Amino acid sequence: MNIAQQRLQPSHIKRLTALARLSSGEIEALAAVEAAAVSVRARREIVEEGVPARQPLLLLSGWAARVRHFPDGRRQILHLLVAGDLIGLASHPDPVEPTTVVALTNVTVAPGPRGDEANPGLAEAYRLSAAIERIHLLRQVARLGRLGAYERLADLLLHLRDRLRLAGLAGETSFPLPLTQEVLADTLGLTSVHVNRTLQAMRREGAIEMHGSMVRLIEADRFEALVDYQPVWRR
Amino acid sequence: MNIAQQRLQPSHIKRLTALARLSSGEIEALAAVEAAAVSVRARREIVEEGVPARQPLLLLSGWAARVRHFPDGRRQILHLLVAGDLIGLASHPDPVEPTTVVALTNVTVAPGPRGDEANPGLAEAYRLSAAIERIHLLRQVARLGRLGAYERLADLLLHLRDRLRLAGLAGETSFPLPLTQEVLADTLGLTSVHVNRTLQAMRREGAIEMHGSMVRLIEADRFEALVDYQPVWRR
DNA sequence: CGTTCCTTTGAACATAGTCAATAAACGTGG
DNA sequence: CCACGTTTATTGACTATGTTCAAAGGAACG
Repeated sequence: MNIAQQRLQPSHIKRLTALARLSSGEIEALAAVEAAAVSVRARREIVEEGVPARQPLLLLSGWAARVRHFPDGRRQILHLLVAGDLIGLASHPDPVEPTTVVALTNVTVAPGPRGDEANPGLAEAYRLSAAIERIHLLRQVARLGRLGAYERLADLLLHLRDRLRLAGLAGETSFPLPLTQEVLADTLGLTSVHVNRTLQAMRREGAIEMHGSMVRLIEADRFEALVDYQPVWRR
Repeated sequence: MNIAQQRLQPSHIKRLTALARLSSGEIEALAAVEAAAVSVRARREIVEEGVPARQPLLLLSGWAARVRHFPDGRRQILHLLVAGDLIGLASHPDPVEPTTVVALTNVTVAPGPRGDEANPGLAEAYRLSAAIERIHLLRQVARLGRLGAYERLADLLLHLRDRLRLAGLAGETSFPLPLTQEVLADTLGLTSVHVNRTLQAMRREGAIEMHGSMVRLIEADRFEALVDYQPVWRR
């Protein structure tokens, strides 16, 4: 497979094949999923509280977030979801899932093929995907609990770079970040005003560049040292 | 079974039988586990980074925590573990688990019986336990991201009350909390000084009482309203 | 082209952190 | 069971990081 084909490969296939060895049948099944793709507009809910969801849902394109709303209007983004990610792994026997998932940009989703005995590779990829999401949650806790604003942003950018890379969506140093500063703020437990100022500081120092919705991580190494960054997914 | 027996039932049996219907064989297997119990002293590590752990590990007594250390000495407690909890569910096919678990008090642990085809009830209980832990992580993210110090403490106390109750370790309004203020601080993303002042405020208002390592949640209802509390486990 | 959403800016404010010192509680060995 | 050494809790003064409120530009979009 040449580079052009690699680039054209859908994010979810790229990501799941990176997680586990899939049979050609399984890859075909993943490709076929796009026929059942559904579009969701930005700000609309993709999954609400009590949906048992027997099959995993694949985020084919766009950005989404698992969200918690407080009665007084405060909002916390619990977990960001990027193209290729699984939404709600249906590994729970009971619908014990009280969080909604909202589209942050326009999005396409589709039910994923079952990961059963017939698709052992997919089952493995789903398990790994769930394990990785758990690690991302743990990282998010450490980020919110013990990092300052600048560090939180740096750490988040590093993680997003690697996650997008896994789905074939990030270049060497640049990647798309079509999120408003308010979304970043709700993810990082900050206000949008403070996110704005922190981003400005990073740009002023030449640590990052932003053009449109693309970010360029210029001083990634410094960021990694700053937050003691350790990649979540290896090989 | 009378009340006295219920009280004497080990925490892990109490908790797992509350999560799923277990056969008498499965309950016996859980009881037999104590023969293989291992003690770990406070501050010692129970699980380190790369342990594949093929069997689930049961926390039989005491308190533990999943922890992240930063190079400069900062520490974040990612998740508190109480008696009856499972440590590291081994549902991950690959040892993708870069966090250590440390004993906060003296602790006893034991490998749990496998949850395979022979023990479907246990398998179910383990799955539910993992799902519940995931929800606790999500709650922890919201807590750290969007609640103030007073709210964080209130929310944590409510959650601990319910978790201990599930393991048969909490009374109507009181429960043991053998944690130092520094541990609470590392859990809540605060300093121990600030935790101290916040606890004092709660006591001054008559919202809580503390005697030794017991806490009495007097104004639980107010706390629940304050943080929009929603129980994790129902029925 | 007007409307809406998003970013940017400034000034005043609030919450939580830091540093340091003292008191109280706890665990341990004798 | 008691004395001692070590944690842990408490307090005060000062600082810092991040928030609030408000307003003005810009950019995106129908």
